[in-house]
Amino acid sequence: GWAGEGPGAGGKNRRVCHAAARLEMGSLWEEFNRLGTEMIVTKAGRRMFPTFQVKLSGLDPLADYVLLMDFIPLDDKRYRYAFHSSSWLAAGRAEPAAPGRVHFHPDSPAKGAQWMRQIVSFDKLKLTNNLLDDNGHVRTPLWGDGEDTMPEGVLPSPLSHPQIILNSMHRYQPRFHVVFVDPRRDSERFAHQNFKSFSFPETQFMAVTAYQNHRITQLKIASNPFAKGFRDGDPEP
Amino acid sequence: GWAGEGPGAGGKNRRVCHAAARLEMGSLWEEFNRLGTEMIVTKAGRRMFPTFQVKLSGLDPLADYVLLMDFIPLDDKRYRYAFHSSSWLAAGRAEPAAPGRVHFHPDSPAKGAQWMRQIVSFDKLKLTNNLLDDNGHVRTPLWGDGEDTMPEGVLPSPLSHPQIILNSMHRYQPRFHVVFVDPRRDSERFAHQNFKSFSFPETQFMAVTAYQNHRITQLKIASNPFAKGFRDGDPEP
DNA sequence: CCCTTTTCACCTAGGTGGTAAGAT
DNA sequence: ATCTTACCACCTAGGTGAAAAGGG
Repeated sequence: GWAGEGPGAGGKNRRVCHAAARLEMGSLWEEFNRLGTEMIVTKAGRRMFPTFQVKLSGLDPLADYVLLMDFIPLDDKRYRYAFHSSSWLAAGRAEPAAPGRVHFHPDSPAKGAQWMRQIVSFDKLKLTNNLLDDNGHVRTPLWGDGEDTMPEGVLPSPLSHPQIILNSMHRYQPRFHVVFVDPRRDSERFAHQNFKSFSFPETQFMAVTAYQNHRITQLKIASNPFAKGFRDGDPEP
Repeated sequence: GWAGEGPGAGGKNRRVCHAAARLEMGSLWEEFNRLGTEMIVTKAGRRMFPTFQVKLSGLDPLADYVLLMDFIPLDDKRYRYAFHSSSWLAAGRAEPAAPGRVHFHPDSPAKGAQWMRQIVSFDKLKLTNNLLDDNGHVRTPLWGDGEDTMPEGVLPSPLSHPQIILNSMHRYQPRFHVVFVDPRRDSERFAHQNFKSFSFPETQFMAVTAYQNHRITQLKIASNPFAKGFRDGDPEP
């Protein structure tokens, strides 16, 4: 699918206002989404599968950009899985939100030309339920959802890539952000104009510590190469 | 050992003039150097062992730096190994030098604080004797199982961190360079002031396609974890 | 003869879900 | 009951030198 873009482009810097992002592996994401995607969270951190990957266009080839992701609660509910009906049921209000974090793409910062040359893959991003994470922590400011503020410390590019902390049995929407690295001295004052955000609804998921829906398990085994050991026959190579 | 510094520091930018680099694993390097270090070069590219690693100090924590390496012929000779005397003999003049290349550290550019925080390791650097370094045919990574190919260009551009081309049976001196990323518009005109170079004599080596000195082979097997399969007993951990 | 290339068994390193035990 | 953790076999991915084969 094509970019579900963030808040209105009004007043955006020209270096980001034409930026576009196409989600890769869209048909796989949709196959999972139809069943209700689940993502494992562990203490040590677990990769997402499918991996969040985008193809970028509309960047200034010569300008510097930082790419990052964060994860937004889709509602304030806690869920449980009803095995008898094979469906998710709301089960009370959400637990206190985990400390918001962002994950910078490890290649950040880089030129627009470099980002657009190839598919950008967030395959090193890991999800955890461990609140005590010694990695550098960068607070997620609630920019984008109505608010037009930039996270502090984005421009200095902390170059830390902490794990993302989520609550199990809660639903999340991954978000992807393109941030123009403004060389102006006073760039903080233009920060709200220098980024553009993308949300792909087909990438939303339920965080779990163990898979609940057996059809999700089977689709993971069938499509994730690292789970090949659990495949039975081979219907199609 | 401490930094063998490059040409005189006269006229260097203050962002690099105090930079210092300490070679890590110095005793291992010296142990190899006493025997006459050999490094394998292959068509596909081979890592160095020991890995070139340095601890940096004296950088401006808030300034941006690029770190890179290159390899300088130590003389204009070609060598051959005399097994009867277990020694290297000069055997004519050097072959035409391979196209000079540099290897940028993959984390470049980054702040001085980031570089100084931990040991900088060039463990992704690879040596090759292949003049047609078409690193372009990149194997598909995950979910490239069988025919299910990933769109090309998912991996980092091979052009940004090319393999180092060397002539087998020739001697080389690795060099390490710290380059201050000058934000000034006219920065090209100050380029000669904005870097500082380091050469550690104990890291010089002979490029080979197969080990010649059997004691070098044994020391590689004893000290490189990836060669553990060739170890016999275990005298000392 | 000297050197290079290819293939291979054997490693390191780390990503999977299954399973059983543990926690609440 | 429901959810979490620890450990495991089984994978992917790729870094070793040995040995045999190839090339001048």
